Amino acid sequence: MARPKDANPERTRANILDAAEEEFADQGFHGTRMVAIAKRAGVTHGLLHYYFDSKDRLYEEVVARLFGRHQQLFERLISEGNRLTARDLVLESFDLFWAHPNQVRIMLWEMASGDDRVERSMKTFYHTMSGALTGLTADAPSPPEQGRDPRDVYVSILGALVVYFFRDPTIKQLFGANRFTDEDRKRRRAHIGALLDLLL
Amino acid sequence: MARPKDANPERTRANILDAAEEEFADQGFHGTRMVAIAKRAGVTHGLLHYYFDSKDRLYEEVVARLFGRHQQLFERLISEGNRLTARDLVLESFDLFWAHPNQVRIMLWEMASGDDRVERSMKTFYHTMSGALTGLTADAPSPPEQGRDPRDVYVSILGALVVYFFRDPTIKQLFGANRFTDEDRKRRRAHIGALLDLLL
DNA sequence: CGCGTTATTAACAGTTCTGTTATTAACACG
DNA sequence: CGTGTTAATAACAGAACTGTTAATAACGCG
Repeated sequence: MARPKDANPERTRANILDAAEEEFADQGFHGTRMVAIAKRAGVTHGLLHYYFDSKDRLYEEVVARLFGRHQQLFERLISEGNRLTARDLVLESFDLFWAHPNQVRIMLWEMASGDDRVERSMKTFYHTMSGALTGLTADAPSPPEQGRDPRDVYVSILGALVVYFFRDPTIKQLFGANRFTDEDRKRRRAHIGALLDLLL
Repeated sequence: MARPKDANPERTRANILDAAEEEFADQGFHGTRMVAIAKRAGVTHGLLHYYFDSKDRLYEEVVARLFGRHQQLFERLISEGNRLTARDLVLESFDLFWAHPNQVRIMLWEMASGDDRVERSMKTFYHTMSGALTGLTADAPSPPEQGRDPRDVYVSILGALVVYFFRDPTIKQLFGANRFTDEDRKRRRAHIGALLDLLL
């Protein structure tokens, strides 16, 4: 077998990216094996190097695709004219995370490691996030009351946003087999909304 | 060089465990190299296999030591007679995390991966956590108001507990170079306390 | 139709890691 | 003193993983 009849490079490329995204989200950068990606994409691992040079570059492209989506969202929200509130930013980000949980899961790996392998790809994302952060800070009363430092508020909200996507045994146990139904989405979203009411 | 004059196996063993803990917390299981641990501990990597059989077993011992501390804390809290409230559990856990941030960081890697490499070691920990969880659930009003499902409350509090230890660029940026001074501890602890007041 | 190009494979090369073994210096104890 | 044990090293063996290359089947096009 060499070039098959129904060759479709666009499709193959996308298949590889999808497979890679899944594996990286599951196992982290060092935990994923190129052959595992190839197997999942239904190709041999040589092809991964044909399309994407190295493991590092493949990872970068996966991350760029995920964070690109997030950046587009931010741009859309801003271009809609009305001032971007911290509340909008948080809830819209939640929706995007829900639609693309692999992004959160890859973020979790990055946050655990703290190295800047992908800081370039994430830079724009972090930039927007920080921008909105300023808004968040501005919304808070000053001087901060006991236990209401806006930076702490930010950290806790970030936690509320991402921890639900953790693969944690206690969380699994609490919510049962599948915690990603549409009903779950509504409930969790409402909870984050309530938390924002309490904290902002 | 072979056996040095001041040979002290207990000490060497502890040094290796310390070095391993640090490396695993930093790089995750797949990211750490045995030679890196050896170098940090000031020995050759052959010795790691002399004391601990394999990388997996070394990891297990690191995890066991960390979670053993947490279990001891829980036992102490329970044996003190008074009913273990969710509030105590959370704040005491926070103090322990602060004292041993590597535990949180290793937990973060495990939560990201979701595989059960160490589920055995963590089982007792998770068991106690779930026990207290019941208490937390009992404290909540029923039927739950909008956005106050006790399971969601648990997830958000877990987030507030652990996310501060993330190596996240936005968090770094907010708090500056070192966010682990004693003053920081007090402030963050007060914030978590305030959050508990709001949510429980 | 012939020829260059593209998508793909299979096999291989090189590197990097884990784990093993032979060797050795100090110690313990008869 | 001498012999067995222990703590440590250095060098090596083997496995696992990434990346490369030669071959090749289909396609596009003059």
